[in-house]
Amino acid sequence: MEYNFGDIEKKWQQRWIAEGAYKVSNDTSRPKYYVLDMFPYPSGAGLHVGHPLGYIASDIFARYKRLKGFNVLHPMGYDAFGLPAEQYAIDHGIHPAVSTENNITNFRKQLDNIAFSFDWDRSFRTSDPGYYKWTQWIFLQLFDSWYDKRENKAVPIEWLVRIIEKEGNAAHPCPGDASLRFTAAGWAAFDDRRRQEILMHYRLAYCGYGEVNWCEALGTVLANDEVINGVSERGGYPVVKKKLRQWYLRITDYADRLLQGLETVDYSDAMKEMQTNWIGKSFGAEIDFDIVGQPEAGKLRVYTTRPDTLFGVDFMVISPEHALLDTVVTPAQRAAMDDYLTYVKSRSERERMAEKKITGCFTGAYALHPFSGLHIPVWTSEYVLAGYGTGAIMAVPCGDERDFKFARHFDLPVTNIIGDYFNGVEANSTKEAILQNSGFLDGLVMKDAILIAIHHLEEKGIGSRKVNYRMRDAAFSRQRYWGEPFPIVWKDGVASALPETSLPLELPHIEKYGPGPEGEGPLANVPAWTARHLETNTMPGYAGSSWYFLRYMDPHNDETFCSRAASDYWGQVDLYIGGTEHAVGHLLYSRMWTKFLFDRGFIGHDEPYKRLVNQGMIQGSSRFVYRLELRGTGNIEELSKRTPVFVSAGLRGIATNPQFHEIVSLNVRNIFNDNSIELENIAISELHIDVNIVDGLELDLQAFKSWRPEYAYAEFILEDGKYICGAEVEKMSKRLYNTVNPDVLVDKFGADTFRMYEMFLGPVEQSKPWDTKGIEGVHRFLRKLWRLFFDETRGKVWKTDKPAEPEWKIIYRTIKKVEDATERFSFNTGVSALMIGVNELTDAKCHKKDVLEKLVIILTPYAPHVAEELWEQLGNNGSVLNAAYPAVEGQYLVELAKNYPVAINGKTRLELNIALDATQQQVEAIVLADDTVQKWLAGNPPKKVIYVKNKMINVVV
RNA sequence: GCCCGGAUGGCGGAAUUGGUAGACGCGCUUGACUCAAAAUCAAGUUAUCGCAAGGUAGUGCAGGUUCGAUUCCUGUUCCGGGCACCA
Repeated sequence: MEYNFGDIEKKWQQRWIAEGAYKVSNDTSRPKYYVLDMFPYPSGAGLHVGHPLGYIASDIFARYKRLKGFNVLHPMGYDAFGLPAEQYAIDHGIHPAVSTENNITNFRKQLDNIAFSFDWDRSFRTSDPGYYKWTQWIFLQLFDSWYDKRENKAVPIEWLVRIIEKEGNAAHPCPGDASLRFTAAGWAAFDDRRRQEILMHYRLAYCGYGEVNWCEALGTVLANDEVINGVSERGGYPVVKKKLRQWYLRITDYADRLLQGLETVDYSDAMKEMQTNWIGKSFGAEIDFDIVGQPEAGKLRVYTTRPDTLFGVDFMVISPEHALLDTVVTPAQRAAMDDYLTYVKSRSERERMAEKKITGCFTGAYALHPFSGLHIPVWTSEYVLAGYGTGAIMAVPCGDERDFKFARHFDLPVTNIIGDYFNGVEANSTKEAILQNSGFLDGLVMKDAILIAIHHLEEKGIGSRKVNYRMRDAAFSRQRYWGEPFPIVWKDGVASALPETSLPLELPHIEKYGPGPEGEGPLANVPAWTARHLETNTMPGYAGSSWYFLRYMDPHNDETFCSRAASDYWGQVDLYIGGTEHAVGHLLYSRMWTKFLFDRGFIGHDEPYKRLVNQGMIQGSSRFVYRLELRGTGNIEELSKRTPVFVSAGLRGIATNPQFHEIVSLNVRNIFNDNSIELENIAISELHIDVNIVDGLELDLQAFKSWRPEYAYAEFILEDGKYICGAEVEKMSKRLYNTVNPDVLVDKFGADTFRMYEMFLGPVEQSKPWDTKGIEGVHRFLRKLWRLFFDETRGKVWKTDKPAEPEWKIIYRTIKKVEDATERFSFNTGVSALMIGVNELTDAKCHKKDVLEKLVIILTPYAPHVAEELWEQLGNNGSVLNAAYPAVEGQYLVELAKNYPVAINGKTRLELNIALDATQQQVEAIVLADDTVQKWLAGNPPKKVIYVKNKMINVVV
């Protein structure tokens, strides 16, 4: 009886489905465990071997937890809204719903092939109206909420209305417009439209004006990455900045809590670091400067993290978009300024980032230094960003590299306030210098001067302490079709929520995907839509993925997005697995939504993921062939077009190498059967070829000839009778012909082998190139395991005899190692431990049921099919999926003695078997009595004998 | 430029708290079985000197701490990833 993985896997996959083996109930009497994968966007390319890596790891852990007695939630769904499907629709005229459906069917087939323990009854797509009904509902809750900074949580907007009706907004400054101040009487005097406008500035989901890239020729808005050097990527048409109405999420209100929350979760340091950097919290001060001779202009407010450098200010820089710019620019500078602003507008974001030119223009105005009284020139430059801080800075060229370069470029004087720390050729951002030329700060160390400077500013009423964040509010609308419609109606410029009872607001079917007349989304072209004055933007891709982990808990609920009972039971995702590419996008948004839903009392926890594991990327290992570009006598050039000649990697030398020339000439004459051929200038071109027609590095010549018609008559110059390909590690991509389809491997070796091999490749978190070569070793292991139960000639070989002590020892040692490895997420060593166990049982000729049964259970998470089959063959009723993980019986792991490594001066020289309970004296006596030790001592007494129990012995000579 | 990872045989990797470096697997070599091949089994496989016993070197590089360092510290090189005018 052979290990026939094909039949076994088919049989059990069918039976598991028939028996609903992976169905999960909200059985609150059992301890829960929630294992989640980042759900995929169903792209048209299908899965390659890199995709299932994380899924296999999470599946192993989910199955392991199940055997350990947990009620395990391990769901899967699809992040089905998104741009690629719409782009595909524009190019191919296939509706996104149709292509998405096809892609999902394909994904599902590929996933089923690998036999994941997903409960498909809980599955959904973000594009299902039954799902996005609740995405829209949560959006409405965001729209209906504001962030009360005093309570430090989101609360209903009605509460704000009640407060400001009574006391105005003095206690709750407006997050969207800090200058907005009004009393209760003021509020009462506003008309409804003005009130709604003000409330919009408070809402957590709000509508405002933002700049987008508008391409007139294409009649569409473009994303930043679709604009290259100020022109459209497609067609090279000019792109201009245009202000458009956009929806935003006020994620900045959660900035601090998103930072603090990181301390309570188990993410990698790298991940925490990325999120921390993205949030970019910085501490500093805002300082107001008067404009000399222009009291009507008001104050110029700057943000700085270094108020200690206040006396080193040599000029001010405001962003080209700054509101004050137009007011302060002097008539003499007007023309120059207009030219400069035209130039700035012509530069796209991308261009600005790509080439950092030093540009700027003097406004003609001067700011008054509040302490020194000096007049400081006010400039504008694109290096100061409108969106950060106040959009204006005080430039301290001796301490800031950018300011210094700017000063150099425009020949502005540089004041040195840091003495020897400044060398005159580059800025020094030290905080250690003792301040000079700094008025009342003279003699202070800079880092101590920061607080003193702020204190003086506050005393004078011209500045205050200020915390800033790099993170901006998240743009939440897209001028696209394939996304969730906003449940918002516009009337006289006022947005209001659709009633909950009208949800879901379904996406209408359309045939054309072009933008609306004003650059709105395609929905603006649907008369039935615009007649109702519905919002024409749709939500971005991350809307549906910001809360999907909650829906799995209660996927069929029509009354609410997820019942409180379900979310209280399942709680946080215990283990979340996915790639690092979502580090700041999805992860931050879903953390914010969770905190929001917690604030509003819809769920009981405020961090979605307890533990996050990032699987590494599987890189492609590309293969190359080397084609000769033949020139020479006769019509060799023509001949080699029909009959391309390829040279094996080891032979390809520098074309000028005489030996190489000789070998090639010889071969070419042979190939074309013409001894008169003389070659010149042999050039070589390197070509990517399909990795699937290469075995390791050896090219399958027949497969290559039939790969492409133009290679049908290819000829090869071989080394050792083989054609060896070149290899390089690159990104796995269809374009580079280095993708490997899991289906092919599953077909050839079975899903169990494939699962174990992916894990055996190395640590889950680590990126590594794919190499199919070692998969046979894992397959061999499963066959070897099979032979513990069945023999090809004798059939069944397993017996019901009672195992002997050494056999128990092997299995319990194995159980311990596999369990530890699985707990540590070290699946590669888990596979290794299973291999060692099988090797040892084979060597011990152990075929005893009591031992093998335990082996089968611990194998189940890794290779479920073969485990289930053997479980049944051993005569068990019921599925191994529901077996209990065997407990380690400690008495079998206790050893009485150990082979101690004995080192002389730290270098291991011999091994001695010594009882584990030996004392220092006993050990010394045994060690010193040994001949080898005596040899090394050479008659001298040892300086010291170090004895670490159960570890080693070291003799210092 | 800044921040974060990483570097171990021909290859993927192991070594959980400072305690036998190279587990497990691939590949390779030799042998058994076979007409032959595949499969399987057995032995070997860090380098180097040696018939062997055994010696010497060895975890990117240079130092340090320690009885003892892949592991800790300092410096440095290379590779991967993230951020990038954030005042």
